[in-house]
Amino acid sequence: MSPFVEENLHSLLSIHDPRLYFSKITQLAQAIGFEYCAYGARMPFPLSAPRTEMVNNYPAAWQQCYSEHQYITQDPTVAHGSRSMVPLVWSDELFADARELWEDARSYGLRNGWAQGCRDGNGVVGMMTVARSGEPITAVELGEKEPLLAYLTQVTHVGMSRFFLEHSSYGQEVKLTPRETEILRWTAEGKTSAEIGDILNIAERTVNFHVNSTLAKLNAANKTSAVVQAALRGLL
DNA sequence: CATGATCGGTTCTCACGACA
DNA sequence: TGTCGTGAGAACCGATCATG
Repeated sequence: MSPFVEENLHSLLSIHDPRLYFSKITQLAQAIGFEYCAYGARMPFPLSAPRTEMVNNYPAAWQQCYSEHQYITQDPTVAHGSRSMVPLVWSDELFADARELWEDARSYGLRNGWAQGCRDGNGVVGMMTVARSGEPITAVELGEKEPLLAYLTQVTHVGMSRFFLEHSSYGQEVKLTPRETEILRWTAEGKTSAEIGDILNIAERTVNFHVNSTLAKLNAANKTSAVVQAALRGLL
């Protein structure tokens, strides 16, 4: 672990205020040459309309512009970050289908940037972006700083998603009994209650009882929802 | 006493096939 | 194409028993 990482890891994890936490992240980003940084997270629930949270230190005018134009729906870095963990450097080619967004960003001083997606066992998908108005990011610089940027992404994701989850019902810990977990696993495999009863050598009613118990714990409307939620929470 | 496991009866929902 | 009947599966309510 580099001195950079070692010096900041413990101090970051002890911070319990989201604003202060992100402020520290921006300081770290600036220390490695990026004046701007942004972090966005998409919560796994509700599946029909996943909640998105964003924090950044971009110019206020650019934040307003981005929001007004709903650029998030066409931002190629967001699309990339939601499906890939591969680092991405901003380029003309990247924004070929979002020229207006690209030109607006540059006009607000966001000229060179680097983004990386990340995800965790809770099903939260995050994306970290660092950017600057100055010189382009060279291959040499990227090679030198990539480990630090990857670390910064992970630390930001762990810390900030924790704050986001604190204020949602999804963030509340759910504990399933071993029997409940076992039955949900078979349910996820498409087995009916009767089939699971045969497999586990218990009555179908008993299987249903445990399924109902998981519905209550997961606040799920039905068995299908319970299985999906349990899977996304990493309980299976 | 709290928790987990087991079981029974009943009702509801929904997919599917038959039929006009 | 729309309606209706049927059956499988799901959901709900209740209870007892074992264990730490």
